[in-house]
Amino acid sequence: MPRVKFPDLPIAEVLPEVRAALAAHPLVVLQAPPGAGKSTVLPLALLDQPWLAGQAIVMLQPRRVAARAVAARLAEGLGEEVGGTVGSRVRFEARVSARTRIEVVTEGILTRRLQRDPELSGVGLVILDEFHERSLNADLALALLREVQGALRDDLRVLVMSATLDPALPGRLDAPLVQSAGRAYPVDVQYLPTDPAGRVEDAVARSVREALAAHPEGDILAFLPGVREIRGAMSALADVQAVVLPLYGDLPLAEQRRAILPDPGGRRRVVLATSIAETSLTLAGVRVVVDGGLSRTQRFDPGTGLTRMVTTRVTRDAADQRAGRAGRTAPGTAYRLWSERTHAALAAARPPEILEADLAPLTLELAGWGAPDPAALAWLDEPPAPRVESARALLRDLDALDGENRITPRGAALLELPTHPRLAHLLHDGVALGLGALAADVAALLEERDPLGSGAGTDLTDRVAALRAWRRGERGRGEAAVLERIGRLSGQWRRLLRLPSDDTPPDPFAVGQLVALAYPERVALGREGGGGRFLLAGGQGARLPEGDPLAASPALAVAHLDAGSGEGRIHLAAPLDPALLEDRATTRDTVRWDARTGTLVAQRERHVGALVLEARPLRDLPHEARVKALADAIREGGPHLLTFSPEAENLRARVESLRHWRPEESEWPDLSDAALLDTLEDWLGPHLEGVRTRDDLRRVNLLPALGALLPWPLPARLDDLAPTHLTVPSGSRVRLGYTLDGSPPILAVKLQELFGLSETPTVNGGRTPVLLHLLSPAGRPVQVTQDLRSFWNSSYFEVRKDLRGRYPKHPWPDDPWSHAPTRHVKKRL
DNA sequence: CTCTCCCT
Repeated sequence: MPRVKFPDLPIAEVLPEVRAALAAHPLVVLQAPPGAGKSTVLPLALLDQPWLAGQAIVMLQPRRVAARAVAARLAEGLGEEVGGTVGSRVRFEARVSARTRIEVVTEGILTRRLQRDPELSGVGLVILDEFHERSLNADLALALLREVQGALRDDLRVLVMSATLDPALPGRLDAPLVQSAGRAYPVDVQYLPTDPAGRVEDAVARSVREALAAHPEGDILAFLPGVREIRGAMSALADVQAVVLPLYGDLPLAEQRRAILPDPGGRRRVVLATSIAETSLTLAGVRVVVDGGLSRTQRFDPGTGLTRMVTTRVTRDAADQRAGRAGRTAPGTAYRLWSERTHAALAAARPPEILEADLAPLTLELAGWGAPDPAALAWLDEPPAPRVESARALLRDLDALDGENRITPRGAALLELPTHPRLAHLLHDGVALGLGALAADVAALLEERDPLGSGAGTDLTDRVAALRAWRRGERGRGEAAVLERIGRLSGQWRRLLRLPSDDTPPDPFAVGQLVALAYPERVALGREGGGGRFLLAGGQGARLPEGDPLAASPALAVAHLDAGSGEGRIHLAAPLDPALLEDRATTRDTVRWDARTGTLVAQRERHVGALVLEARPLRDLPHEARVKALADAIREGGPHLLTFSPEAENLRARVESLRHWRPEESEWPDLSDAALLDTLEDWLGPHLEGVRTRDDLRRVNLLPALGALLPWPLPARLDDLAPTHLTVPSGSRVRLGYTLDGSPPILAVKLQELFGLSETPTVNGGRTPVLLHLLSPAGRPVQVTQDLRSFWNSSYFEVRKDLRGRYPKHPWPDDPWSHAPTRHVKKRL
């Protein structure tokens, strides 16, 4: 092996420490800022280590461009070409040989390799680079590697490399930490708060103008959330003395290159970029960064399986990345268009991808690994259970998992295809249907950027036609660089699956059929009234752009849509043969409550998910089905669908009061709102015979239904402990007011009726004094008390002073505790 | 009134 020469890089200083740590520990964390040389030099310096025992090093990179570039730099350090001692491997592209000792791979490659060879034979060290990004695949790789270390390979080493320090990481991994200095020029960070109500593109354009004036040389890089804002800022900067260039992912390759390289004429440049310029692309010659402070990200809703775009504040680590871009070649300046106070309130970092992403690929990988339950592995952050559950539902739909969420033979076949399980399913079944060549084209198109762009309608068939025209060598529609990438990918699928090529115009229904394989829950039927509005089998509504020709199609297979707010927006779809929906349909009897008309609807339906193709009314519906539908309606629409009479409400309150007062007596049934809603079927069900409409439901007498929950001898005991009425000294039977929360029952009575009574009456077997609401002769409350004796002794006399004049016909004796009680005025006495 | 970025 050639001798390695180490340039004067910061990483050289910590090299002995890294070597020692790896000799002693199977897992080591290395923190080194950009420019330290950790990716491009360090692996070479570990090749001769005794613990490696001549085995290979595998280094993970999160992006393909990075994997290729890092491999090139490492090979250069040895004076070799890639494919010798240093190789690289990304999907469909291996540059390795028998001599290769360092393999730089993208993250998914390692997962594939582990699935085929869990012992990772011939590999002594795995390096996870850019681990601070916490990509889903890096988290998965780490979890799998730790399991391999524990169960199969105690000699395997793992080196986790991170540009930023998560101080908790070494502890959580039980791994030693080595820290290195970085190499970067100082960046002067300045905060320039702007009006948060204003448009970010205007604020950025203003700052760019000021920066051009304040800094006589160097290029300016500005960060904006998306294409729309970039266009806005470009038109606001049309007159500046500099070349203004956009930079975003969907930009044609040639234009991306123009934004990355220095101006050939040596003019100053202003590059307006999305977050793509944070890490993925590096620009030469930037001295000033203007950060608008926003970024646009996708939010996945596991409930619907749909995503939508949201614009949010940058995180602090992203803002640091952006600022750092000003100090690559010389000292620089970064302007942040927010205040230092706002900065302190920003989130430190984006949540790890595993907490937010679609987990279908990960869930299938784990099932293939023999871990149907992800919780069995040691994660830094465990994949959230609800997302795992929705991923499982999709994978079962694709027949990739069985009822116990174990991988099926078919799931194992899908895992062999290096793509998302949805597209693997499309390819797998497309081949079986004899549509292999088309499946390869459709799968490639669905995975890559749209070659036509959003102005070109949403029909995927047009994209297939454009791709095939391009392959025939015609100059047709579509961006050549994107078509070339798609064409290459489609060719790779054809080679892998040994499929013929097909350049004839595509059959639109065949395209739709293939899309429906990948997105079974997104087959859609046009809604009544048309207008491009569709209902998806998954139950959501979605709409085509205004005037889209696909609106004429009665059924669609939708590939890409975003959840929008309320109604989704369809970006890419194909017409679907209604006969295919018919084939897929199953029959079900449904009984449901129509909240609009307030009636039970019972019908036999032919349906695909939420799409009802045909419905016939159903005559004799089974009692249980009716009860269930009514119970659901009450739970959904609220208890006001029922009528609790005062007697029924009082019964509930008495029982609930006893449950509060006598928690040790478990025989009292739970009559709280929540419990009654939970058990509607049991207690209300038997009383729903013949109930069909809202009025029927309102007329149901709930008192006997609730009474049935009190078996003998509880009714008698209830009357004893929580009587409905008490007889007061005057002889009146006065109703007691109980409450569900068990406060003392209220006894509202004119105070003259209590003359002669010295103690407060009680319920609950003498344990609970009632709450007396003492009333004036006119029935107005004059005192609330639970202590009648002290009322007679003191407050009574003040009350008497106030009221005697107003009610002269009523008795106001000096000795209320011994006076005769009365309901009447004095004369009647 | 338009969709950030990335991977097998």
